[in-house]
Amino acid sequence: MSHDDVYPASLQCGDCPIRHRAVCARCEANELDELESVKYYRSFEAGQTVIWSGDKMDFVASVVSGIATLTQTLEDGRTQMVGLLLPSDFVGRPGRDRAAYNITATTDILMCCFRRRPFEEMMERTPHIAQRLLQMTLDELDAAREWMLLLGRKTAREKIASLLSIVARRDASIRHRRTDNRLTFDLPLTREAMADYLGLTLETVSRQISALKREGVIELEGKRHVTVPDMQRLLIEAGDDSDGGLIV
Amino acid sequence: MSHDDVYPASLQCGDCPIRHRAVCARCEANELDELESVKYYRSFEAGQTVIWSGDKMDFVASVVSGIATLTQTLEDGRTQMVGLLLPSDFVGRPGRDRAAYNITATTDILMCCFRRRPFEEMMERTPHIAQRLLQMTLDELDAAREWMLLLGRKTAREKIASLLSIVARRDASIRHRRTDNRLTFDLPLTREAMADYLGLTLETVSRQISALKREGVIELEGKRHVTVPDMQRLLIEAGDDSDGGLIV
DNA sequence: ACCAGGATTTGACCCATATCAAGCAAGGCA
DNA sequence: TGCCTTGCTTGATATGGGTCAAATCCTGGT
Repeated sequence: MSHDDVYPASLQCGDCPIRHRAVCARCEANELDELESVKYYRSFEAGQTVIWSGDKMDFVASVVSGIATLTQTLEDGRTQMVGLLLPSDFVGRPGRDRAAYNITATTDILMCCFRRRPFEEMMERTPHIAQRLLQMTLDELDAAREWMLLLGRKTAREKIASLLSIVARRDASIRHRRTDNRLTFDLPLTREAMADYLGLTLETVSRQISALKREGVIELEGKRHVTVPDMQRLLIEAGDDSDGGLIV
Repeated sequence: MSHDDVYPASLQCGDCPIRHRAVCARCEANELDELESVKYYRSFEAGQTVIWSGDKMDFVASVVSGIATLTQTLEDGRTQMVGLLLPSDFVGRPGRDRAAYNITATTDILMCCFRRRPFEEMMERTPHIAQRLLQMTLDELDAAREWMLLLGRKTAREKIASLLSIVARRDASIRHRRTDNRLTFDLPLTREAMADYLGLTLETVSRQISALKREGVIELEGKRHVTVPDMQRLLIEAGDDSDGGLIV
C-alpha cells in the first residue's frame, strides 16, 4: 500500500494530531521537518467564522478535527455552500493572499496552520508537495462538479437523498459501524446548512426528510440521528448511477 | 512580465500553434523539449464527442483553438455542463486513467495532446509543471465554486445575465473591440448549451434573453451576436457584487 | 431561389419549490 | 418549575420555471 493510499488527503505528519491514521515513512522526511517551525494550531468553536471572504489569509491549513464549511453569498444574503472541510482536508491557496470564501466552523474545530510564504517556498523546492496538493485539488474539483450536477439538475428529493448518501458513505468509511447493509450515523449539519448545501430552503429540506422517513427510506431518531435500512434504495432515490458506491 | 503573466493557462510552447501568444523563454527549456516526442494533435468537428465519461483516457491535452464543454449526465438524460474548455485550457488528470466527464466539441477544435504516462513522469521530475497545473486547477476550482453559487441561488434572469457578462468579459479581454463602454461579441453556445450550463431549460433561456433585449439591457443581431450597451447595468442584473469586473 | 431540418421563439398551462406563518420540542437558565 | 431561545416541522398559498405544443426563423444543400 502506497503512502497515498494511507494518507489520501493529508500533508500532516510528525507530532501533528492527525497522525492517528498511521505512521508514514515520508513523514520522517526532512522537507516536512522544515515546516515545523512555521506550524501552529488554531481552534474555533462551533458557529465561529474562521475567515471572511476577501480577508487577508496568510496561512494554509489542514483540518485536524471537526467540520467547517466554505460558503459564498450574494449581497442580499442568499448563501450557497461551496465546500465542506472534513478532518484532513486542506484549505488555502498557495499564491493567493485573500480568502475566496467564508470559512465557518459548524462544530468545534482544530486546524493545523502553516504560514503561507514559507509553505510556498518549500513547495517550490519539493516536488511531491505540489503533486500531493494537485491530486487533492483535482479531487475537490471532481467533487465540485458532481455537486454542480446536483444543484443544476436534481429535484429536492434527489438532493436530500444524495446528501444523505454522501454523509453515510463518508461516515461508514471511517468507523465501521454497520450491521449487514444498515448504516447509521449523525448528521453533522443543521437543516439550514443542508439547505445552503443543496440550494434549497430549510423548509423544503425538512419536508423532504419527513417524506423519506414516512416512506421508510430512512429512519430518524431525534433530529440528527439517521439510519439507512437499505443503502441501495437510498442511492436510487438519489438518482445516481447505481455504481458500486455502496461497497464502502 | 513573468512567464505566468504571458501564459496564464498554457503549457504549450515550441511549434505548438498556440505560440502566437508570445515567445517565451521557458519554452526553450529542455524539460518541455522532452515532451515533443509524446506530443500529437487531434482535431474534432463541432458536435463531435471527444471522449465519454468513464472511457479510458491515456492522454492529457490543451485546447489550441475552438471550444469544448465538459458535461455530466444523469441516467434519464438530464445533463449539466460542469466546465468550459477555451483555447489554452488544460484537460486531463495526471494519475487517473478514466475520463470523469463527457467532453464535446461545440465548435471545431484542435487539441494538443501528450501521452499520459510520459507526461506524468516528467511532472514528477520538474516541479514547475506540477505547480503550474496546481495554479490552473485552483483557478478552475474557484470558477466551479462561483458557478455553484449561480446554480444554487440565482434566478433565471440572473443566471443569463451572469453568463452574458462572463462571455463578454472573456471576449473583451482577448480582442479589444470596445467603444466606450459598449461591448459586442458572439455567443459561442446554442440556447441548449446555455441551458445546460445554467441548469435551466432552453425555453427559459430564450424567454429571459428576449426579456433582457426587450428591456434594453442587451441588443441582439440575429441569434448569436450580442451587444451590451451598459456593462454596469448587466452586472447589476447578474446580481454580482459590483466589483471592478467591468474594467476588463 | 427553394426546400428541409434544425434552432429559436412564443404561448398556455402546470407543478415543484419558495414564501409566509404558526406551532412544537428540547435544552439552558433564572 | 416555567420561560426563552433555537432549531425544526407543518400548513396554506404564491410563483418561477418546467412542460408540451405550435409557429417562425436560419442555414446549408440542391
